[in-house]
Amino acid sequence: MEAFRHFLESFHPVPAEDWQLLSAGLSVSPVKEGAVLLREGKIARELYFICDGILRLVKRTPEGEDITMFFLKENKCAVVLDSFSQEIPSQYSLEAACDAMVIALRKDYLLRLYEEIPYLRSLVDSITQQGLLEKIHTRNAYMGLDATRRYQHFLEQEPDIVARVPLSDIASFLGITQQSLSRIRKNLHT
Amino acid sequence: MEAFRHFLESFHPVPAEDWQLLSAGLSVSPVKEGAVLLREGKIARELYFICDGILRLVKRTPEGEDITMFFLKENKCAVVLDSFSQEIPSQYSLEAACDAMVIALRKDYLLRLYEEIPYLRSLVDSITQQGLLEKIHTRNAYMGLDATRRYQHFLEQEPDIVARVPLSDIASFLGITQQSLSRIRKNLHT
DNA sequence: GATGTTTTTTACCATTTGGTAAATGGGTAC
DNA sequence: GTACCCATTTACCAAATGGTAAAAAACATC
Repeated sequence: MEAFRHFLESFHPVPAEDWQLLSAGLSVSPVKEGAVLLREGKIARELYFICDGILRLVKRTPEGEDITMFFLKENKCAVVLDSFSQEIPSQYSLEAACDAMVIALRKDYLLRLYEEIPYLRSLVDSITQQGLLEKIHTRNAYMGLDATRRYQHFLEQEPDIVARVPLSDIASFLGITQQSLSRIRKNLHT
Repeated sequence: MEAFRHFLESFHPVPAEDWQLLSAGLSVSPVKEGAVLLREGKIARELYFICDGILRLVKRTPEGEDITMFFLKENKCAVVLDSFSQEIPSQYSLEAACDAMVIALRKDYLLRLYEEIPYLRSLVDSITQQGLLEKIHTRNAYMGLDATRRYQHFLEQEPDIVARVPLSDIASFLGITQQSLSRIRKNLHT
């Protein structure tokens, strides 16, 4: 819970009384690897803060294959923004890529808080905008690279993710099969 | 100019007096294909509204190759958000993918307008947030597809762009060489 | 209309990647 | 420990893609 407060305060100071109000609406829960926080097609009614672990944003292809769109790590917020704000069905699932601990904040509670805490709306907007910018930069960084360089870049940027989540998740994030990723790893070790 | 006003009003009504204030700071200019509105490494000091034509957000690789990150069409705003808001060097260039007509709004003028028009800040935030969401959706839609399907999807989504910008720009957007794109087109016509 | 420039297509072959399937390895439950 | 399950690696071959270069087409200029 303290980590979440620090995260919020990196955007805007949160006095004790506001924090009391806010924290009363939070629920902390452990999630097992593979557990689904939001299922594709459902409407996102909660915003998450990741205390520990890694989540992944997943899209299922028509062929029934799961593609990892993004990884989300501890000390970041995770929310399927368009579903959450416009209340439309989510095009993605939000799953735990490894065992994790998350804080959930329900949208209805957040809306009530907006009435009481005037700066909260723009604080949340800043969080989501930063999240979107990070996603775009992440994706852009891989454009124009071949599979080997994409993996090398991922290794540099997210060495801990490589160690903590299944390789198949990483392969789908990099846009290759897990066999190709395995082969790339073998060649790099040479 | 009217198109820009309509665009703004799709987010929030803009009374005549506010529009007068705002439009006094706008400059409309034609841009030739290939012209650079913002060069990689510079700080974005203007926000653009595209009246006509197509811009592209470009990143130069270490090998000196230009990669198209996104296309931006008429009736959309174009701004390199992190450079514009944080005043840091842009990682991308903004160029005209074909002859175009754009409206420029300088940041210093916008900041002054924020003082006079209270809802303008959140209006601009909404515009940029929508822009980011569109970029992410665009990119996500191509994940997990092979080159042929990526091109087919692009054809469906943006038939006019295919007709109006050089194929090499589209190939770099799709993550393939222009030779591969040409071959894919040939196979599809069969 | 002829010339030169740029864009697009085509062809060739080397390399990379995908698909299928089997072997290996690591972990868990009993 | 043994059996089982799942993740990862490996192997094989087919298919897709990249690199280089040249030809064809489109476009602009004079």
